[in-house]
Amino acid sequence: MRSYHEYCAVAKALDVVGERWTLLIVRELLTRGACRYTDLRAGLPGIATNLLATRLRELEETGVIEREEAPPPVATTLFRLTPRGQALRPVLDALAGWGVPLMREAGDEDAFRAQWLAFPVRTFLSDKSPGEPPVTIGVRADGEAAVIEAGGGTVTIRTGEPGDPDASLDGPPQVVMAVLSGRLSPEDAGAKGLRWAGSRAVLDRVLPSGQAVAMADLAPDHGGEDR
Amino acid sequence: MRSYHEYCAVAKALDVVGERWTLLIVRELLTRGACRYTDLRAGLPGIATNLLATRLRELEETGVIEREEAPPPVATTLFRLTPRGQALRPVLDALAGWGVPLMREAGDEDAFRAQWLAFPVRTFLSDKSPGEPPVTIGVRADGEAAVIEAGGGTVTIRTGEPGDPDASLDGPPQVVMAVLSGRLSPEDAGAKGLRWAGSRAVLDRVLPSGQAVAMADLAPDHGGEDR
DNA sequence: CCGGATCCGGGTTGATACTG
DNA sequence: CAGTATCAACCCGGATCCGG
Repeated sequence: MRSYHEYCAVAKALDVVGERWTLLIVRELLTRGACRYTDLRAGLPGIATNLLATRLRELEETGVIEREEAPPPVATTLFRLTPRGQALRPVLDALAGWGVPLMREAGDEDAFRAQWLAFPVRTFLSDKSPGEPPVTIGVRADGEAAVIEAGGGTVTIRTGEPGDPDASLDGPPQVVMAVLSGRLSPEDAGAKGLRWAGSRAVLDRVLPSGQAVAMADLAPDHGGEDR
Repeated sequence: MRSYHEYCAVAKALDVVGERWTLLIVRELLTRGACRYTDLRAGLPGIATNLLATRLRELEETGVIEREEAPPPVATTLFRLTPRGQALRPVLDALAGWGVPLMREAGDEDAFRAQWLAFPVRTFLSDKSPGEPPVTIGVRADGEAAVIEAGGGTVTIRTGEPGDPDASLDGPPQVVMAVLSGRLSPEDAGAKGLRWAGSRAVLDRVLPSGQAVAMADLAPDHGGEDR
């Protein structure tokens, strides 16, 4: 493991989690919980398998993750974050917040996984009607499915198919992102490929206000053609 | 510039600032303000000069920094963060917070620069007597000098020699860090090489309480021999 | 001195194949 | 399923050189 050899808190942190792929492995374990080797590979398209093995070994040595050998019925290895690893959440949150403005451009060959919506959802969505009964919103993009659950003042997201959602969104990842971040209303997004169904009130309950989208002026410069 | 090709906020952020040295360049510009090429090299011991040039060009292209050609009297190039680059501060803060527990071990050949104290100071120090007149504390470690200024409820740090400080700390970087983070009292640090002078009350005004040092249980495991 | 550019050796990464 | 083995390509670090 290469080190910067600097007595600096930032450099010391980057010595441990600054190498390529490392923070994305942490992202997967934060958003999906304990994972098998194969699950991690699926969530990290493009990673070489030997590199994943090397990173997992390093992360184990530095106390960020631990591996658990599941007993015979399942007979598989699970990787999970230690408390020290979970303490990286603020780092991922900050990076995701800074990265959101970069998601306006698509990148033709960008892969997409439903669990990657977790950070934007944490940042942008809130339950504005904590008193009312909980609701679920199905989200679908690029064949990936997730369920947003709002109730009691909190909003969570998990991957998978919704049972019987109160509302649903379906469209290209960038358009779904634009709606979840409040940059586009569901109506305006219709022209860009979004299909939505169910209760509009349920969407209003969790989506950002639409107006107060901060950070816009800190975004990299754009023509603003899709406003 | 290599990309992960993932439509994920974290991955997009790391596409821009995830390469080696990049976030440390941002650290230098955040803690020292606009810098010359040579200043940056001094604050990034070990960086290859071609790599610094490459990173600066990439950061300029991505809108994180901008270069300013100073007019003839100085006739030099200054690199400074754009607002978009300054928006990386929460990322650096989070990384520094996570990295502080790693600073208990020294690393024999670790370089040290006074400006690297800035993040721990922001995290740990506070002005507990906002009403009283401002005070200054001189800090010296490894030949590097900095001045902590507390007053009006805020604590700042800058590099350089103090004029006539109300208190001063001098010792090995790890011991100074232990005192600034509240892990050691100035008295206990004496046995480890700290020399301090001036008003103890001034130190108490800004140093952490000594007891409530959080994060200790999230630190990588240690014998705890220096408690 | 300042702000790089160029060259080279070695280490890291990425793609593929293979294995218990 | 959970990796290891191999190898080419690329990136990084160190040294040197060079135009203002």
